[in-house]
Amino acid sequence: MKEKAKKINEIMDEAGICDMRYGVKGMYIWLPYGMEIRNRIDSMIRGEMKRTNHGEVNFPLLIPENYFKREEEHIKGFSSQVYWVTHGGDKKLKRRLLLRPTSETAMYPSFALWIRTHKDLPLKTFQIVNTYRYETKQTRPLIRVREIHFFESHTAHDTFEDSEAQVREDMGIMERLGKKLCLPYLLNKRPEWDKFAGAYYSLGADAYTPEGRTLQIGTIHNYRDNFARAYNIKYKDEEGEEHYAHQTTYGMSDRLLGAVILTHSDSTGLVLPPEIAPIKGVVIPIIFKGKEKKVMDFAEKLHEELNGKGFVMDDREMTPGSKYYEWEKKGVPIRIEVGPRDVDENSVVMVLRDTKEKIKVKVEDMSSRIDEELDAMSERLYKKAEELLKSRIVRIESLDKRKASRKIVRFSWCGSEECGHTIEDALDMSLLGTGSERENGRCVVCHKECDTIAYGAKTY
RNA sequence: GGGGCUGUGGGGUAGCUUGGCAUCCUACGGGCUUCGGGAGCCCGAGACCCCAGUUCAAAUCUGGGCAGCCCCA
Repeated sequence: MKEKAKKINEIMDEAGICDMRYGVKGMYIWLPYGMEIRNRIDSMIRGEMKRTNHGEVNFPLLIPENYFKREEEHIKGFSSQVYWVTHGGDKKLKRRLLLRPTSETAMYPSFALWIRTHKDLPLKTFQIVNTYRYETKQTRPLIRVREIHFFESHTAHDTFEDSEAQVREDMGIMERLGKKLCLPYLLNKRPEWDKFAGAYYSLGADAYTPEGRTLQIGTIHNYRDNFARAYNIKYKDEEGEEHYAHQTTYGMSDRLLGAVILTHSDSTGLVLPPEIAPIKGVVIPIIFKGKEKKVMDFAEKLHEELNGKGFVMDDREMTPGSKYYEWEKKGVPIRIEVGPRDVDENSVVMVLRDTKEKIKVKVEDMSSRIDEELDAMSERLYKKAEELLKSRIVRIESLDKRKASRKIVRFSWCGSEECGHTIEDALDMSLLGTGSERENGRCVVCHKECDTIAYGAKTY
């Protein structure tokens, strides 16, 4: 019988990522190991932001009601999930404050002050902060939470063209991050009814998890001048004429890690892409009575050599086997075993987390071999996930629910909202949106000729 | 929005119908023997979500609160 797949909660618990026992729905405690992983992901993102000339900012958590209520669509989309601060001590506040569900409405009044002329553009900012949404649906750690560890970049541009260039840059960043996290995804233009509240259009990056659902791991929005009009963000061009700015945003959250866990974990537990593994490897001495010193000295020497590579030594008094399980649950990519036999042969046994392959390596080759194997593992994880994703995409010509089960369906769609909802209802799925490719065909519902390809799947 | 279920050592559970010393596994502390895939033996510590009610007696019954889970729209 196949080993039962572990639930994400169990994996996170055993790996030491989060403690789920905090008494508020949708809010979780981050433990040291989990924080290290999260910080690594944040650093990767910061690196990308720096590379692309975004400036890091930090806006207050509280937003006054009047800031929030300026863009009509945006309010409609978010007001039902806003946490309100209504009191200061015992006193009721004259002006209510809300916890940011996202930061457009906190930031854009300032954008209006900062942006005066075309020379102030493009303005490229980002922040990594916690945001709050009163989620009424079922919450799950990392996937659907009420306290969201959120990356959001906000940019402003002089022309729509330039904002489109920004969207392309964001797409490039998403791609690089996907590679490092070993997460392939589909990029879909969300249907009208599912775009971000206030956006002109929204792109969603959807990863696919082995359970047969997609998980949105990133969103890129072009707002055109929708928010600029509401927040009066204007600049003077070279002729001294005033125009509204064009804006974009790009958002990601701990769902990145959620997708990593769902995608790569196995029956033993977590498997971390080397890039975000806080510990790249562990040295485990295998002690036999009478040979303790011999093995320990050898192991110490190896550890010294590997310390700079992010390796730790586990010299606790436990049997080797139980150590193996423990580190495997934490997703550590490489294990180096050293026993008396290895000492005699001046070699080590290297074990890879994802394949569990055991490789005998001469000590002098160890260091370079580790670098190679970490790279190879990263590539393997990505490939494996990519193959799974591709294998689950099925082209459908009719609304056959059986064919769609646990799959990502691909089909021609005329783009009408009516046909879209018909598809969603018939297949019991969400329409993820339309891909960038063009293909002649007929809408699966109304059979009108069209060249747009849409994707649908069950989502988290 | 509507309906249902559950709260027992750190984690997972038995017990609840029919009220009477709270079960087992795991993790934890100490000791000895061990160590190439979850070691063994001995000793030890640790729990009935909260508040009220019924009762000689409440994990068990009743009411309320808090928290968590599931299903449907």
